Amino acid sequence: MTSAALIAPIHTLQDIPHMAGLDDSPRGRVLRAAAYLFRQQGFARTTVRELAQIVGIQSGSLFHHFKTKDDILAAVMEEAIRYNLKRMQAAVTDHQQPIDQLRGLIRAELESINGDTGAAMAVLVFEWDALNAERQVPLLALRDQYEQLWLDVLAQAQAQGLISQPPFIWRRLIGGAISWTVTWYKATGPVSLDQLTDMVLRMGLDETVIK
Amino acid sequence: MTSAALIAPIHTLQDIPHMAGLDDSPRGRVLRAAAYLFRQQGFARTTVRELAQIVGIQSGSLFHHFKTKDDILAAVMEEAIRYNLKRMQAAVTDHQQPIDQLRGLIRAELESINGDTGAAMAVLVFEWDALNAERQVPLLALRDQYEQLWLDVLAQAQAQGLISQPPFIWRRLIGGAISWTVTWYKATGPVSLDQLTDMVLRMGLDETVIK
DNA sequence: CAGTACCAAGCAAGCGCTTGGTTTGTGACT
DNA sequence: AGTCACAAACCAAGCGCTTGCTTGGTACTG
Repeated sequence: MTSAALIAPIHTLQDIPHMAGLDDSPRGRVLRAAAYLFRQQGFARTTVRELAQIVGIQSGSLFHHFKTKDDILAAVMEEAIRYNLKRMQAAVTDHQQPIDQLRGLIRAELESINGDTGAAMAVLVFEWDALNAERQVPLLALRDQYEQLWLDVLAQAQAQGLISQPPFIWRRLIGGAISWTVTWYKATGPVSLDQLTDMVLRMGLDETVIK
Repeated sequence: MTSAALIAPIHTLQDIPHMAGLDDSPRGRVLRAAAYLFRQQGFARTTVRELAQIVGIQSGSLFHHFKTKDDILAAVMEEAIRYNLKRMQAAVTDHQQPIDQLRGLIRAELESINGDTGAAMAVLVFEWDALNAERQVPLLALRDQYEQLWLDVLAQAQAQGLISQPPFIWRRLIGGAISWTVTWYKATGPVSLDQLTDMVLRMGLDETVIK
């Protein structure tokens, strides 16, 4: 029993779940720890010393990999959105019918928020305003792609009479319900991700006809 | 043209919208400015000097009214939740039928988030984790009261066959959709608060029979 | 004349980041 | 196989600045 262990429960990288899309390079290790810490305690309240300690290097060494602390935040966000954009695209191309594509999108977004990219996605949502306006620009372009995926599928769903509200409003309301699950849903609880997906889908559909 | 005006757009209290429930006492003025700043830039990135400047006093003088910066955050949150708890209770007692009570609750929560307590409500949501665990306890008791209001109405709605999902899940999903409006809804836009209320209500109801 | 509200000045601690130098890993050429 | 060159990765130390908060004293108000 070392004395350091007595003082506080010091986290190491091994205590932090792996995040999809990140390798074991120094950069990947920093981003994994950063996503965890930024989510856990916020960007501003996370110090570079703390981050470095978890990665297992000196705080100054962080700046060999990233120019600034802001760069680390931007990188976490970009990894999150790039990885999940691919996941959403796959959800659409995997099916033919709009209703199946819709279910796929809902399921994929629930996964991205409550699964192995959950921390990074939460950072994307909660720390967005902490990012410089200039640094937001390239990420906004990615986000537009992401949202257009939804709107295209929703336009078809509307044409088929599946939904009655305008796609834009529909997406905002349902997107809110999905994003909010980050505050309460536990995959280990009584409701499975599939069940939750159907609940959200039913909430969005005009008729209660779920294939 | 003073030199100070050239440097930056310095806000004063008059630029900040009034918040319901706060008077013009020194304490009320500090809380109004704090709600605005904490929402605009986050709790951690708001300095006591900045807050004091907007109120029009020295930074040290803040500590004549509040013991710590954390106390200011806790006070903002408590004001927000207390004021809106009353608003929600009124929404329930104003009607007899569960569906009308439900619409009243939705409308009231949309108002609290997008109206004159919007900044404080956003702080309550986004800065919750910035609050000490001990300080969260009394607020959690208030929040439980708040949520119980919903659950009681939802139990009746379920008994009448208005909703098909369990009240707990229903509340989380709809609550997410409502809370999320803080990120996109503008009362000055094409959709009125009444329209938005009906959209949310329809999303939550099994049948599309809106009285 | 007591209490509330405030100012002017500054302290101790913690912050992001820099600096100059050392170790470690990798591929090329003997 | 051995050695050398070089870049990537990292350390130890600390600089300059900002932070929340304290202190001792003053003006205003009923």
